[in-house]
Amino acid sequence: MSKELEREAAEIEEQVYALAGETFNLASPKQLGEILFGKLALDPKAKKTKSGQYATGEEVLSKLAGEHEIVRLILSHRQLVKLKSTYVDALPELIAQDTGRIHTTYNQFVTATGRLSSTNPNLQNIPIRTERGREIRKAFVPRDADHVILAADYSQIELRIMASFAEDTSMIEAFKEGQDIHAATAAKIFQVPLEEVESDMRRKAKTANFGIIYGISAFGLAERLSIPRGEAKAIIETYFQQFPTVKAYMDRVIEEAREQEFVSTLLGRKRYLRDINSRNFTMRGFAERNAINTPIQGSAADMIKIAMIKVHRWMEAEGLRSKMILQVHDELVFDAHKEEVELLKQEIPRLMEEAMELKVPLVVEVGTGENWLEAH
DNA sequence: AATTTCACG
DNA sequence: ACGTACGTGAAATTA
Repeated sequence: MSKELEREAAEIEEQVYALAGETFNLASPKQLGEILFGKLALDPKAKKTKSGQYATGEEVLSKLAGEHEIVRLILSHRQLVKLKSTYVDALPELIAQDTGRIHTTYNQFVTATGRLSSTNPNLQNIPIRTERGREIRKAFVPRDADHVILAADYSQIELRIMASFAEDTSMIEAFKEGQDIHAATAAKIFQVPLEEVESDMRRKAKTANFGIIYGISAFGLAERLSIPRGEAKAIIETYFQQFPTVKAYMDRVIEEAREQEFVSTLLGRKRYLRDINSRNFTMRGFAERNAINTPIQGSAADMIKIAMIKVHRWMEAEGLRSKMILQVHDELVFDAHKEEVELLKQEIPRLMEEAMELKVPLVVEVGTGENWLEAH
């Protein structure tokens, strides 16, 4: 794959230089910015970063993709180089001599919310979103032919936690009925029957749901959806009108944070928010979004940790040969002995679903395969 | 060492 | 008018 990516990247690089009319270091955002916004003048209103050079990140380039062929080429070059340098070339170097396997280190004391983080290598950001990326994920395979990869992941865990915290009856009802939560949200905010929800409405509702968890702003939603700010504002207003207890919950969390200068997760982890009463709008806004997001993200982290302990204790008690090998925030991955697969597929979802009791049902999806990609 | 970009949930 | 979605880590360039 390294050779293949190298060759493709080099080909694209040549095309970029031809279109630019000169060679430069394509890996240098600074030089690239000068070409795109200086020489080619692709955007008279090009934004600069805080260090004064032109911003050339993915969001900037995607908006320009229609303007000039060179932009599309740069984006695909970036993708290939990223996959090659961060994964394809780096991971084989990290195979331990004694085990012949890659071993990550999980950090328990890094994140502000209580999640784990993973380093050297980071195995919590293995590609999956693009076709080229998925090829990399296929390289993660079981120890031998007697094993398979088993992956179990919580479905919509953060939205369920929010619905439970907010005690929102209609959202809880949607989860109880096993509905497609983004479609159900779309029906509410666009005020149409569930059967009449179109894909574009669902897409907008999905983005709105994520936005809610992150502490939404009309500006942010408008950016993500490429719609006018007024339309985004209307979506948010209708959202809170349709889910009034969600709005009340958000207000309550921020109010509590102001009084205590911290927020807490379900199991009592605290995050101090010293800027929550700041007179500086930007700093206070940041703290308010943290106040909304941290209890949700952090409680999901609490939950999967409980699940990991329960699953590990159960596996130990049963004397199983299978091993829990990875945690990726809402997912557990196992190197599963084929003779134990049926038992694991029954018990792991149950143990994960019973890690905590919320006001919504918890759902865990489980799959197996010859590699990590197939197990999803 | 800081900055920029981009991979994931 | 401001300045804007949450949490991470790694690689390459720049200072």
